[in-house]
Amino acid sequence: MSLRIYNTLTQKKEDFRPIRPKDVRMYVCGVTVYDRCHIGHGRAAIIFDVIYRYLKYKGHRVVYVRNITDIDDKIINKANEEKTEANVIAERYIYELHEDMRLLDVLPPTHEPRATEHVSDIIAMIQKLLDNGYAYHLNGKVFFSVSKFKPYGRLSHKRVEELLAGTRFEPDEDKREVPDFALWKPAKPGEPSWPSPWGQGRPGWHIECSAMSTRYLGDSFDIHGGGRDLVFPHHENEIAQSEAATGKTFVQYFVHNGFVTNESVKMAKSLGNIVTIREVLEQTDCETVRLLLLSHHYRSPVDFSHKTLMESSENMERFYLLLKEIGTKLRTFPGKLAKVPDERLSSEEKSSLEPLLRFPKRFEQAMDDDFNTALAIGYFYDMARVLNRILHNPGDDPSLGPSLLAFAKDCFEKQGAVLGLFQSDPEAYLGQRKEKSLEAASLKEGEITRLIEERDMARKAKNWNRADEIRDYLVSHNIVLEDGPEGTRWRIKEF
RNA sequence: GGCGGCGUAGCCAAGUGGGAAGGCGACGGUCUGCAAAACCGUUAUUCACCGGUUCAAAUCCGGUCGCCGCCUCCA
Repeated sequence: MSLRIYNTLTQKKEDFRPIRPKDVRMYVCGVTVYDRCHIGHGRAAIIFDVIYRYLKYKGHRVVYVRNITDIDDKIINKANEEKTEANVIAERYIYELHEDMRLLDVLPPTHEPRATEHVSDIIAMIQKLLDNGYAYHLNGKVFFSVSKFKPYGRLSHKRVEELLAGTRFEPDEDKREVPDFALWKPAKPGEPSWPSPWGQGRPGWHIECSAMSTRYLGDSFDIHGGGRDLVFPHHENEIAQSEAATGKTFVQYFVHNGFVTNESVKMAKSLGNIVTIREVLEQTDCETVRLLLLSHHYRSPVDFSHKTLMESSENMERFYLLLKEIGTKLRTFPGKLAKVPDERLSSEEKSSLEPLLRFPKRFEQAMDDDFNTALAIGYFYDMARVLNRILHNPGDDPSLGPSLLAFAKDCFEKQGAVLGLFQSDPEAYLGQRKEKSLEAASLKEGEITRLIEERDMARKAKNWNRADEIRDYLVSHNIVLEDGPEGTRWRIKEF
């Protein structure tokens, strides 16, 4: 079974064939560190994190590079505003970025290069482009000459003639043609700068990714990713720079993720409609965020709202209530659990257990089809329903139930790990939720347990009026009671 | 204006040639003192609209309408 990936270059799903069959090399454009990351950045990070995890799950060795842009106009502007140095701003937000990634359980990439650490690579590549005749130098500036690179527009499917006629490009009297873009720009006084054959200056935005991807992954590699908004001009320009410098095919597969929207409008700092990762994680937990984002196909937009977040949150809680119950059940079976006895199952049992027994296969089929995490998550729900049925209807064969539960637990652990879901200890997860929501609740835990005890007394005395009065009072404080065989449990309805 | 995407139930959402996944909600049932949770069942004769290709279309082609993105920094 082979993986298929939608390739922006061809606008089709293609079989994935890495250049070196077992090794996959992937480069993803990270963030410019001038402010806190918002949930849109989080989505991109999570999607490529899942792609990284799945490629490893499939048995590939993966070298994953995600860069940090730590020198840029926006960083310099912010430094000027705060009357400090650009590197102070960059360091601060690199720290925040790492904190965000850790909180979202995004694995660290193999390499996380920074533009400022690769200025010599950048200068070498610019020199090569000048030598090859694809770039020109004027007044301390170096530009890439778009019309020299014939395949320009291959990724974004734009025509160079139309771009030449366009007006929406950064104006610069030293450019020969409007779509030409800066490889090197001279520094203004007081700005961070590096010496170069063209004077003191700093790199243009696009060249850092060409230089760093080549440095870590070679002239040609397999996957290049980023948000849709990077298709043009950023990735188009990277192709031009890299291929003009090396003469080789730059990248096999370009993968682009869709946006997070707010009221159906792209979330962007310039539009002032962002929600930061940190703000979201104050309200909810990492796995809820991952569940919400991964319940949509990575190329489609996701509307981020309180409602969708709460829905995911409740689903996450239900999954963990199930996992907790599975854990409890399995602890009462201390012996070694046999494998699921396939041959002992009737065809009727097989078909009703199919969502469980065939889960790993289904999961892989979904993920192989262009990382269809939404479908894969649907299969988790199907499996959960079967498990709840087993737990509440043990059936005749006493050894069958536990071996099925053990099998399911493995699935939640192993396939869940690909999505970064179901990785917490159920008791700890549910406990944390309770703690978090208690902070927002208007009652203290002691008060709640005291009321539950009082209600129990009332129930034993068959004083249903008093019992219901207490329950209604708790519901009005967002606390739901569940009377079970082991007594009364409580949980927070919504937070 | 150019390029690209989307329009599937009350809401969210997967599905790109031959059975309309899944979640939320709603309704009925089992369980319960009553609930909650869980389970069972019902909830799209039809996929924005119109036309075409095909034995067969949500899916392919053409057109119309609506929404969004990129074309300037952007995940």
